[in-house]
Amino acid sequence: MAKDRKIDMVILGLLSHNPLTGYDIKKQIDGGIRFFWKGSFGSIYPALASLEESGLIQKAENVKNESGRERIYYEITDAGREKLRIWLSDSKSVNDLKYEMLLKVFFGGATDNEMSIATIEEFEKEISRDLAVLQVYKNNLSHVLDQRDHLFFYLTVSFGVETYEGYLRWCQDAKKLLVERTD
Amino acid sequence: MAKDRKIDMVILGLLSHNPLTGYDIKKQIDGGIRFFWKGSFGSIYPALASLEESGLIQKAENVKNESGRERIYYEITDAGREKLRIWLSDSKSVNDLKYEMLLKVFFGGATDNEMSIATIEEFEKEISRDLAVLQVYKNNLSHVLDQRDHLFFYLTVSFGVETYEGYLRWCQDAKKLLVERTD
DNA sequence: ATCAGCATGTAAGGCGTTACATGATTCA
DNA sequence: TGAATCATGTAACGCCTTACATGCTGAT
Repeated sequence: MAKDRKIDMVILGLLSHNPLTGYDIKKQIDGGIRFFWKGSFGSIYPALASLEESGLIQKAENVKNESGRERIYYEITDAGREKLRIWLSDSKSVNDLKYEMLLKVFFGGATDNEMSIATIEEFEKEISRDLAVLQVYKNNLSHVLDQRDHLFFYLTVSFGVETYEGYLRWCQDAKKLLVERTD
Repeated sequence: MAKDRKIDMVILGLLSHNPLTGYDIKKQIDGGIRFFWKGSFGSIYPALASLEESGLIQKAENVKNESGRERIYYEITDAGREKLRIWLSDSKSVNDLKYEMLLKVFFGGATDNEMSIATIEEFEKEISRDLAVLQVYKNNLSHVLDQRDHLFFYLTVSFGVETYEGYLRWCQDAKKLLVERTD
């Protein structure tokens, strides 16, 4: 039995709502999920193949393909739902965070403060952009919280907003400190 | 020329202060850095070998080894310092964040709300513990900010405090919402 | 007609983890 | 004496990214 790679769980989770193609899955990962998880085609397609082999998903023949394009829909099986439930019922999670930005700040002593400030400002710019997106999501979702699916999306988006706002506050403070202490 | 793996930069950054052994480096990574970066022996020792081969670091023969133990000290070379400076002067950073916790929350629709609450509480517990550590660091460092090295450590620790406090606020809100909407 | 985007997939390689192997030393 | 920790390293393996390969379709 294949170990539960996280990408498998992402796919099972997405398919637990409705059948999707590999391409759809990629789009969804690049959409609202990208703030806390990533995945490339090079991991998605092999994962689909191995999940099918394990009987956790299967090709959905009955989904009609409107476009003239080749589209291979997959749907979750009962075994797949069970697997998903088991994973969800384990409250322990492994969060793997790597901030190259903080690494650069940490080693900032090896150069001028302006370098660190530039690094922070670059981060700040990116976060501001993404925060705007998150706030639009959050606002839209806040009106439809009674639909259970939206609730969970709302929670993850709120997480993003909360932490991104914290990032921006830190950027301000950090820049101030660095400017004060530049000779 | 070896590409700049991040672990290489961590090692160069740490060695830019003073000579260290592989074991020392591991300890430092597991110390104040662990909140935003990780690294195992299995990556550190090979990285040391390849950095030495590239001439970015070298064995420090002159460092006297007080203990009876085998300790191989490495020191950074001029080429290594240059490499570090080049990396630091590029203000673009890649931050790679993977929150399994949020993945579970996102797919919470597939089980009862209690599962999601348990997942959040587990996260909350871990974050609370780590936040306490960070606050001790921050408090200690705040008294010695005039020493330049401490300033950069202080900044990364402050980042941790800011985001961890945001995490905890979110945990409260999220749990409340989930309880309200449990049938 | 051409180009962007849709859509599936493979191949090579990098990076990193876990587990293992080995042995010395300090401390109780 | 035995356990914990210091200390270095290797091996196997897993996972993922990047780049490549292929071909179709819809819009301009």
